[in-house]
Amino acid sequence: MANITRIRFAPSPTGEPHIGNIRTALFAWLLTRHNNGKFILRIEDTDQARTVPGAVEKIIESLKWLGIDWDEGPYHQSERLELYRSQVQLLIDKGAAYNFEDERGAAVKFNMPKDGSIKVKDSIRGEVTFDNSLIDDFIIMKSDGFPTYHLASVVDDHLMGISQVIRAEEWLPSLPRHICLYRAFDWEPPEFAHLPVILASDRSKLSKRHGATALLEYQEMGYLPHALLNFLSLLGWSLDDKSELFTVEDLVKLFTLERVSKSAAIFNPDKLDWMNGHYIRQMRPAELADTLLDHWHKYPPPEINVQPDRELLIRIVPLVQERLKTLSDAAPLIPFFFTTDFNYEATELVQKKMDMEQTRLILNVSKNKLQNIDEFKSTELDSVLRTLAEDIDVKIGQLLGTLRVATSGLKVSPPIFESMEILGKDRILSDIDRAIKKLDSIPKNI
RNA sequence: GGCGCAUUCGUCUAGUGGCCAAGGACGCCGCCCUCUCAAGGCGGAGAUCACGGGUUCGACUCCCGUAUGCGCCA
Repeated sequence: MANITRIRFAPSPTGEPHIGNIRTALFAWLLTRHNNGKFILRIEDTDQARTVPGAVEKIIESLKWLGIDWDEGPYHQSERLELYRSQVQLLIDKGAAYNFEDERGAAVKFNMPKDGSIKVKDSIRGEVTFDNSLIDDFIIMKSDGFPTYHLASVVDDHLMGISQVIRAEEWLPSLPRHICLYRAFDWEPPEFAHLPVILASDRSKLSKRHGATALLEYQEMGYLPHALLNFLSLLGWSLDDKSELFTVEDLVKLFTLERVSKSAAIFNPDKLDWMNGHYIRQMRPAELADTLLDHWHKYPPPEINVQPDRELLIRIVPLVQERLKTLSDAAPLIPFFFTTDFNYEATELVQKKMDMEQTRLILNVSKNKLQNIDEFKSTELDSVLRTLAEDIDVKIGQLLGTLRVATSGLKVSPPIFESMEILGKDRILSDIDRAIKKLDSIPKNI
C-alpha cells in the first residue's frame, strides 16, 4: 500500500549492452511500470580498469530505442565516492569492517560472520540458503579508493530506496554477502529477484563468437524495437499456454514476477525473425515506408544510392511487405524502382525449358501487346499477358519469368503486374528493348 | 575443487497431485493457393516430462540422491 515500488537498472559501462543486459532492464522496467513505481538508471562505474568510454551512451541509446524510460538518473557511482567512504568508515567504527594491506596497498575488508547460515527469499526461486563459514571476508574498498560492487550497490540500493533488486542470476552467489552488509548497516534489505540467464544455442554464455549479441546490432540488422521487446519478454516469462504477441501496454499490464521462470533460456533467432516479420506485416504502408526511410538514413543500403521518394515508396511497400523478415530485406528487392541502371546476364532471360528464340519471341510479342494497352493497370496487364502466353503456347510462369528479369533484373522479385503498373508503360517498354538487345549480343552457339 | 541455481518436443514455453496416453508457438516436413519469392490455409513428425529411489489410492507436479548444464568464488 504505502510501499512504493522503486526499481533500478544498474549496468556497468564495460561495453555495448547485450541482449541479456537489456532483457534484465526490460523485466525490471515492466515490473516497475506494472506497479506504477519509479525506474532508476544507475551506472556502476567503480571498476575503473573495466570501464569503456562511450559505453554509457550505448546503454542509453539501447534503452531509448526499446522505449524503456526512467524516472531518475542516470546516477554515476564514480561521482558518489565520498558517500561510500563515509559508509565504509561507519562499518569500520562498528567493527564490521577492517583495514588491511597487501602488495597492492591499503584496502578495507568486510568482516563476515564465521558461523551460521543465511536464508533469503528470492521472489523467483523461493528460499535459498548459504553457509556463512564458506564465505571469506571480502574487500569492500579497494586500494584505489573505489568501493567494490558489493559495497556500492548495497549502499546505493538502500539510500535510493530501492524496493526490489531485479538482477541476473549470476549475482545470486553474492547475495549472502549483501545480506550481511545490510545487517551490518542495520538496514532492512529490499526484496530480491534473480532472473534466469540467456544462453547461446550451444548452451554457453552468449558471446561475440555466437554472432550478434549487442542490442544495437539488431537495430542495424533491421529489427523493430517492438518485435525485439516482445521477443525478449518471452525469454524467461510467459503469460499462459497461448499468448505470445503483446503490445507494450499489455506487457506492462500483465507482467508479474510469479510468471518468470527459473531456468536459463536459449536465444532463438528464427523465432525472432518470425515475430519481426509478423510486426512488419501489421504496419500501415505509410508507416512502414517511413520506418524504412529512417532505417536507410541511419544505415544506407548499398542497393539504393538515390534518396527514395516517399510517395513512391508508399506504393511499393505493399508489394514487399509480406516478404520481409527484417527491414534490411527490403532494399535488395526493390532497387529497380529507383533506377534503370540495374544489371543482369542476358542468359538469365532464358527460362527453364526455353531457348533463345522462344525468349526473343516472348519479348517481342509482349512489347507489341503492352504498347497497345491504354490503361497500364495490373489487372489489365494480368489478363493481356495471360492471354498472350496461351496464344504463343508458353506457360505464364515462363513468360513472366523472362519479363521479370527484363524489368527488374531479378530472378526473385515483388509481384510483377503490380510492379509494372508502378513503373509505367514507357519504362517497361524500354526495359524490354534493352532485353532484346542484350539477347542479340549473346554469341549464337546453341 | 567448494558452494549455489537449474533440468517438459531441436528451441521458447503451458502445466502448482487426478482435467496430460503432456497443450501452444518458432523451426522442420507434406498438401492447397500461386507469375518468382513470400505471406496465408490445412495436415504431419517431434517430449518414455534428465535418471534412480521414495511419499501418495494417484506425480511432470512433493521429498532424497545421481547425472548433466550454467553461474559464483578461489
